[in-house]
Amino acid sequence: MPVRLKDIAAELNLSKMTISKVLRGQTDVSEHTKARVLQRARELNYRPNTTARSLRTGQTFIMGLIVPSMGDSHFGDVAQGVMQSIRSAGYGLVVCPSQDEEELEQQIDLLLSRQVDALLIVSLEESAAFMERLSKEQTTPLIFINRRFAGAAGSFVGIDEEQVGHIACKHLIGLGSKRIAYLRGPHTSIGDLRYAGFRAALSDAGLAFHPELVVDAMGAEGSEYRRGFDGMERLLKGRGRPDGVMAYSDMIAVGTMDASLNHGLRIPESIRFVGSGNDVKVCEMRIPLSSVAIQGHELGQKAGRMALRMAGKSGFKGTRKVLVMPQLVERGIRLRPR
Amino acid sequence: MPVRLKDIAAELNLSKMTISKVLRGQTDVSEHTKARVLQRARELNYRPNTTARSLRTGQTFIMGLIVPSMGDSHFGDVAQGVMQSIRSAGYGLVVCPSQDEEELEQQIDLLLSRQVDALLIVSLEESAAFMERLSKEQTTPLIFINRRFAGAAGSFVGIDEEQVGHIACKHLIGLGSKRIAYLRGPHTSIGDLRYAGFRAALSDAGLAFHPELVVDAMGAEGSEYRRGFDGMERLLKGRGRPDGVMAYSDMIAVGTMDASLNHGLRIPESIRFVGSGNDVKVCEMRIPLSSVAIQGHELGQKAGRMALRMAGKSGFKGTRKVLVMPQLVERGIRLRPR
DNA sequence: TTGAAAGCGCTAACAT
DNA sequence: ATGTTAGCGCTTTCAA
Repeated sequence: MPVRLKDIAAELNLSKMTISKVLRGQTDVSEHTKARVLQRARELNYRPNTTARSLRTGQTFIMGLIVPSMGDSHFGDVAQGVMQSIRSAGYGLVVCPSQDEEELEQQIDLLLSRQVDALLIVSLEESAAFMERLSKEQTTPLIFINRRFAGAAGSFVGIDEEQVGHIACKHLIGLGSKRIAYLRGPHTSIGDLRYAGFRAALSDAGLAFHPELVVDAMGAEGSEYRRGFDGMERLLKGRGRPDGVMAYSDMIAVGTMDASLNHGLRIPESIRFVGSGNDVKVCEMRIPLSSVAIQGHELGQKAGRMALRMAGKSGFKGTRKVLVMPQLVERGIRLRPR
Repeated sequence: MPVRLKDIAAELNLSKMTISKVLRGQTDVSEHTKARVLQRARELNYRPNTTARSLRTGQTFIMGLIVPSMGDSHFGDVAQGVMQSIRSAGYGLVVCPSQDEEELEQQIDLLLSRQVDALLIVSLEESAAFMERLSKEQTTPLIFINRRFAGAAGSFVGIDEEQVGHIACKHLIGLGSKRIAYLRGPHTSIGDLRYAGFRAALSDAGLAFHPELVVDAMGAEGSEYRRGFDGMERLLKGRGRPDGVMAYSDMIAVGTMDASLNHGLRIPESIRFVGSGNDVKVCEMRIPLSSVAIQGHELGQKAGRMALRMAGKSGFKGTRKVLVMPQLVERGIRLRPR
């Protein structure tokens, strides 16, 4: 049986009220009893029953975070970031996977049932009628990460995806590339935004856009590496080969680099590469790969801070939108590992 | 304000008891009222206050899982596995990162405070006085994953780490390798166990052990790839080069393969490789890499089932130890991607 | 400085 | 088939 306030009270011949006060740091208790209580509580290894406390106070000091899947390192970064910004305020975090959105509604119900003080949702898909209804009827603060739901009220923290494409492209242009290929991602809104950024960077620099240098690399078949490799081979067989390549993921970029080496190209003399995601393990393989970092950690931190503000009793009721800027991570380029 | 039992009761002129019964599926209610209640509850979007329910029943239907870090895909797999096995029993899962054990105690306190019905702990380090104390005083079922704590009572689910080394080595032997190198991992108990398995497999097959073919590859400096690459170069410069290489991680193995190709060796004709971890993205790069899979998902499932048994009211009070067998994933070997 | 009473929302165990 | 009473462990409020 866990130790309760009542138990400590009985042992020390005090009322449980006094114990409660001491343990929460109220000041209207004599130093003497305070010391006694603290010591006994420690000895007995008292842990307050948070369930009971929450029922009484209406605050659980738990925030809920729903991610599409566990074990994706990007979502892990987000979770870490959220934790980091809320823990010092005494909040805990419950992380639930939505199985790529399939179980999103159930998880939301679960977390709301558990009375979380704020709900953070990392979503891939756009809109959902469910969300709209939810955000109308619900008093629990809602924070959307990554994608906003059309028509849903709630705050939003996201990556400026267009910048991801823009920065990558600008980097290559800065290195002197003129014919830039894009191994582009899926036709989701994220994929499209990055693509738009790529196009914008080209036109900002007054460079021509070459449709034949855009390759889809997110089909379901084959590994990412292979899709990069195959896509690059196709590009190299065509006329007018690229002198710069950007890819939707780092592993795709590695594939394209290998294909280029296979064709006898020299990196970086005749062709340059940039990935996205900044997956360090992958970027630090045989040829160091520069990459545009999607800062999951910062995303999480910002979202966490927003959740705090909304959950606090400060009466802050508004919602806000914040975009996090992606960051280029440059890596030295050497021909072969030494 | 969220809807409460009392609200529905007032609206329908019933007692909250009746509402409670209907919503929990008790049978001693007339079909008529049952229908009325169900409908109104749905309309109002009633969500039971789990906090209150838990306080009353003493069960939270939440399990806690502590992992060293979020975003490591292995731990993600474990979490998925746990979820999968407990969700159908109505349990939810709270996942907390321990920042590589640094905040282990605080997270444990937090979760116990939250009255989780069972606590699963993925740990890297051995022993800890804290654990021993905990397991003695605590009534909450404890399940350790990966590493057991010396002297701690609680169930244990782990990988048979010795088999990881054994299987990898046996695989190479089966392919005809006689001089097998090991790019070994850190000098933790896991690293040592795998190493022991490697040695055992050699001696089972009557092959000589060559100490000069064992290389440390888990130092802190340089990427895993680089450590594999450099380690392999050293081996190839030495006399009596290996004809089979096993590595503590897949990325290390890729590094060793590259170094070998650089030296003009042919894979698999003159040398064969096997990794561990079965990181699919990495294994399916230019040269498909066979790897010993550490089945995080199965680990999680087993741990989840054990947690269910221990948390259930079945009165099961014992503890058990289970070892999960690692599994070799063979991949076809081609010289270069086509 | 200490404590008694009341109640958060729910349900187990009993009436009716 | 429906409702009453009591209480889970805690904290808010107010009194001693």
